[in-house]
Amino acid sequence: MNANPSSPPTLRDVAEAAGVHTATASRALNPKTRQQISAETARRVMRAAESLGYQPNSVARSLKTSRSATVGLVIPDLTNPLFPPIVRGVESVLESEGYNVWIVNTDNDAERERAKIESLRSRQVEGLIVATARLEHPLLRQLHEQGVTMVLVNRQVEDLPIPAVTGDDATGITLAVRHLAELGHTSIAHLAGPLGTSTGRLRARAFRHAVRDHELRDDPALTVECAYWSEHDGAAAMRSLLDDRRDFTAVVAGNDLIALGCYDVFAERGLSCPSDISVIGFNDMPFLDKLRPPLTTVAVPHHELGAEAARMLLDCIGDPSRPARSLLLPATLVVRGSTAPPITH
Amino acid sequence: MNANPSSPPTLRDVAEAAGVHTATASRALNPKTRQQISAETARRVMRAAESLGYQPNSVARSLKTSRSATVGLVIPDLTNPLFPPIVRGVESVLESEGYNVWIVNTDNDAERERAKIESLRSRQVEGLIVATARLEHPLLRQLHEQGVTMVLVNRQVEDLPIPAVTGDDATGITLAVRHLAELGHTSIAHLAGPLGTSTGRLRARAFRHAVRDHELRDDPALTVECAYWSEHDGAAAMRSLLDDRRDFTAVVAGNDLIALGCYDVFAERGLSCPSDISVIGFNDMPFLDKLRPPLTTVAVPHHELGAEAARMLLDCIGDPSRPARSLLLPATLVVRGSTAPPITH
DNA sequence: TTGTATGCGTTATCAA
DNA sequence: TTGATAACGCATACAA
Repeated sequence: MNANPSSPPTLRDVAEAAGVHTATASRALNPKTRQQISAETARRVMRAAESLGYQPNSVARSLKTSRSATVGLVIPDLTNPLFPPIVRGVESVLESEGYNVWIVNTDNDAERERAKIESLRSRQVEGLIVATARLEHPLLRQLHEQGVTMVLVNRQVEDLPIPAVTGDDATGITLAVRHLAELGHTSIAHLAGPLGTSTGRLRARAFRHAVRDHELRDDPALTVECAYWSEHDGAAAMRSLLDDRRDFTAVVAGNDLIALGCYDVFAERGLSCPSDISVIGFNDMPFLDKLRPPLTTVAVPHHELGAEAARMLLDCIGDPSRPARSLLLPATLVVRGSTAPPITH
Repeated sequence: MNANPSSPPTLRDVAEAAGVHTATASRALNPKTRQQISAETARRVMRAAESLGYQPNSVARSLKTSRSATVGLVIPDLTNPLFPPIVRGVESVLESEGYNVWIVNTDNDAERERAKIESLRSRQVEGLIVATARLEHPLLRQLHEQGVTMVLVNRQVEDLPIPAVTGDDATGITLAVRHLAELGHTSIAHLAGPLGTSTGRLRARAFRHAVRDHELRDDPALTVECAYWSEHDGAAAMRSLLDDRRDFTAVVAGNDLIALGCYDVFAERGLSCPSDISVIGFNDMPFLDKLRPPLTTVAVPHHELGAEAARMLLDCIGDPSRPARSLLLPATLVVRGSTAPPITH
């Protein structure tokens, strides 16, 4: 039956088995063109395909149609617990629309990022969801100018009309500061994420505003920038803050990992949280409720972030001339055990 | 210059710009065939490619060569912290060899898995790394019979000569039980993972052996199976064990998530760990050192697992007739605060 | 060393 | 409704 039983059957094998031309077989197998075919022929072709175990070759199809039913998802590092829920959110929407998702890690390295995106494009991905935006991001500008369909998730860039889906960081930070203020803290530090990222900058700015709104101590030295969003850099920032002998009774960390770095330093120096210092994280990554103490944090709906970014990308693919819109998803404060009123001496 | 400036340049555009035939351009651009070309021509072609910003179309290349420089990575769920390090390990090896990695999540659903793998195969992936093996796994058997190149990671199947890279679970469990025995525990429970998985079965069996080797209480009712490797099912198993009023002073959990489930139940019932009950997890997922109490666990080198699986897959791609070998990577016990001598009444 | 011709598997255009 | 033909972009056997 099959001309070459060792390799998978092609459309041609199906057509031969059904006694029709490949073009007819193609039309019979594609739901969108099946109507052009007599029901009887369609049935015969489908039966033949079935019995041969025919699977369309997506590579050939992509080449012909220059579509791939694939989108690229560009993230810094999958081992950061922030990203897996975003990935699953993206997939949950795209899969139901028949799209596949191709994930690449860039480690926030510009050259790797360029190479990975190039590789995605050479595979004809129909759009990009990007979670790696730095504020200054020439590659994104270039892609945008080339008309690449893309959506940012969890990040924004300035001065570039690219649609973005992010958590409402400003409100999240405001909730955190308000919570501390209500507990009675007046001198609050901020361990900021990298200020070269939209997120780091945004949160730092929101922190500053919130501090002023609540008429708390407004000291620039109480904000320390972390080089990366990591436990290690969070610890380093905390140490420098303590070594500076600035007195403060609470810390708003740029994210949960930075907050975990604070925990490390507390252990090193025999400080107690929350009695000596209160800490608030950001993101509500998994298992924070099981820490010692359980970490108060700002929850961002990451799965939803991914899902909405995917929906937005589908809209853009459907209508490329669609103007860029940004979507802000609400953040909420999750109060746990790492925050308490300050001890008054 | 470019016939159609709105679409990316093709090899043909490069050839025209360099004043050569496409075949020549193809040879000049491919390092493996460049030697057949005069240095001068090669230079001219490469310059033309450069100036046009030419990127080879991988889809066309795949169709022609039926190679894709891509392998598929099949995992249950990226949000399980076990898998991201494996993914990165796989990538670290494959990328340096010029391969790309396609990740798919199956949620351990047989139908999704079938569909995803089908989609990978239709994209001409050159091999599969599979982390989802159940003991009874007809799909794997079928793929194997079809000659699909694949390697299992973190899982094994019985009776099927498929290469596998796994942690040394048996030794890991033995270390855990020995540690508890040395602390003085004589009645130890096991919250097993799903016994339909190779991992769940293997660990449960190793537990049984270790208990006997140390002449501890050997009571089948002290082993409870969890339906999934989850916190939720770990908690359920722990509750049923407590409700049974079996007396035991320590628990070896099938993995860390199951151990976390125990923590939840301890909180519910006012039990204290480790003074009332000691707990050991498995995997050493991130941040366990920050739990209350820090979780004693068995560390498995997940990044290495991924890296070795990738190396093995490359070997298999290079030599398809290569006999299946299995690799066992050493597990180590990480003692933290969740284990202590039993309280004697 | 270079050019010619062909085909990978599919879909789209045109004609019958 | 179906068939013939061409083309997507590239790589390779063969010829020159």
